[in-house]
Amino acid sequence: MDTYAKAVSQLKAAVEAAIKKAIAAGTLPEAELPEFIVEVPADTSHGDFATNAAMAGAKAFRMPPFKIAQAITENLDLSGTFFDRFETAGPGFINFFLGGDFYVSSVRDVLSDPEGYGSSDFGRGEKVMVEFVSANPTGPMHMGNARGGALGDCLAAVLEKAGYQAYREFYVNDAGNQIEKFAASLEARYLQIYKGDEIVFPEDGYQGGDITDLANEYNSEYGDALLNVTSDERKKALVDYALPKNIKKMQEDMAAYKITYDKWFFESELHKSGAVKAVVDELTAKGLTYEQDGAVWYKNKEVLTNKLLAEGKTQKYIDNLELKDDVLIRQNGNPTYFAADIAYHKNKFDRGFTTLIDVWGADHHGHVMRMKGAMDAVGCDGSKLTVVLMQLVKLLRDGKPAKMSKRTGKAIQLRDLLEEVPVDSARFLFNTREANTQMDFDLDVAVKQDNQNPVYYVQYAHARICSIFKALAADGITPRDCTDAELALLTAPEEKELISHLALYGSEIISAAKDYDPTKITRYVTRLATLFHKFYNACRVKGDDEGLTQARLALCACVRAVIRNVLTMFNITCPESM
RNA sequence: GCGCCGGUAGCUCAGCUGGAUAGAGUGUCUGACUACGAAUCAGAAGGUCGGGAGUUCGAGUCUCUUCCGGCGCGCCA
Repeated sequence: MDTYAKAVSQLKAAVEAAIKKAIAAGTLPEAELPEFIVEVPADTSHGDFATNAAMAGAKAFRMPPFKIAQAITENLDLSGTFFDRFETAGPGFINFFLGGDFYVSSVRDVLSDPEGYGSSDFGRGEKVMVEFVSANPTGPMHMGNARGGALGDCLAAVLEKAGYQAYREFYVNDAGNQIEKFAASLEARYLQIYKGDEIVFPEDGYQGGDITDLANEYNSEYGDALLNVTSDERKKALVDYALPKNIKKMQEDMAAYKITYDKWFFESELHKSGAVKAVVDELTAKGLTYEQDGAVWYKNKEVLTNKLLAEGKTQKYIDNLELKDDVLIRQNGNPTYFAADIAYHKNKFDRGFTTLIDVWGADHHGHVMRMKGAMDAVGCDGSKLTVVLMQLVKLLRDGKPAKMSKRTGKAIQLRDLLEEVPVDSARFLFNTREANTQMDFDLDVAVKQDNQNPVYYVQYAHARICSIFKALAADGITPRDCTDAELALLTAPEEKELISHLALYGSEIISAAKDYDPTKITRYVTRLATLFHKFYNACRVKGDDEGLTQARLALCACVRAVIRNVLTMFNITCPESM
């Protein structure tokens, strides 16, 4: 347990003990102990920590909050805690003020294990699968994939730090309908080389120029070899040629984006192994399918209605959803994406993952509920599947929406982004906005190497600290271990605020892991950089008091360690000079 | 039509299970380097938290209603 967590539990225990004493003494009536929180107040002039216990107990004790606060504080004993003072304020808050030990102890937390700092066993080693990007291999990756990549990769990193065993996976849709469309599109482009407009491009085909490029590449390598074979042979040859190329490109792009997957999982494996057929059979055996118009349907409406009724939803609410059943096996005998996806998610559970996280574009949100229902239907626990939905990214250039790449004149792809914007910048900036909000991504800011770009602001703080160590070393001042008495000299407001924020790191990681929200951590580290810069301007490290100088060097070392800790976790470089 | 997400300072966004005088960055204006990196800091200005009603000691946060923006309701994925 780190110092911050200790402080919180000390206060909880002290307040609970005080309430019990007050009840025993008769100043509070017999009642259940209220649920209350201990937190760092938004405005720290109110105290370093605060509790709402008195207000939270107002109903249970049937007394005005300030009277309860009085009864609590009369019985409050802070001996043996980090706190040396309290006061009641406002409608009934009890505010607590820290003694110096908290700060010394917090600094020691960081110094004793700089790389492990912030890690916890909150997740108890649970196996969590984070599936993200999973772009279709039929074409290049887009901006949504860029955001999903940064969010998913950093989410997995946060989960690891919080004590989960996180596993990163990319699901490659190398089978099914979209591959058929891919094949038909390639075939048309190939034949057009020889027959021109005589060949009609399929209406639902992929229009992108990359398809034409692939057909041309095949042609320049193999010429007219596919001109006089059956359509099936031609399509197969073209897909066998083009698909691996596209997948390789995706893998290169992800590598350039500094994302390393534990596994690239191929949908085709699920078809080959019979897993897709198996889940359809399982659902059929459970009476959850029927045949109609030559297709096999899944009783989504029935499954979800029962599920929602069990959750206490009203029939009217359910009727309004206009739930529909879904096709699993098409009339033509091919399974749908949905059928394969059920098999895929069941496969994840079968591999021992107890929590599944999918990062999806918000346009797939309609798929979430039925997927969870289907998991329940095949004997898995749908509530263990969480889908993180992310809204669209709007690219801005010169303050105006940018749709086209300057270089290619076509829609901006992930590859274009990475050519234009440093990877550090992209990874950081995509993690500054919560997944579930529409996001403006300003290309001008992302390229800027100045204070407008938050990643440089944070990196600068790190470089500045490195520079301090170099400058002082040149003057013969080298860091050494500090005594507690020396660390206790860090009492300036800027120093205390900085240390308090360092102390929050572990709880921030846990909070980010709980919410599946890595963007909390970029905000945390940006704030840390701000507090460091404030400290830097207010307190000179090098001074006449050797002990204080050493204590401040120790504090600098802590800040440097935590910045490094975060940036390393997020795979962002951490330069010593810029 | 129904559903999901959002609407907070000129702009981009925080605001944790309801809590104290609604915050930060950026932009604008004014200041601070003969001292560890001015890629920094200090200060000022900037708000009917989209509108309305309700729940209670207390609402940006919960409920209802309404307006605006994004998305979804396929034998697409």
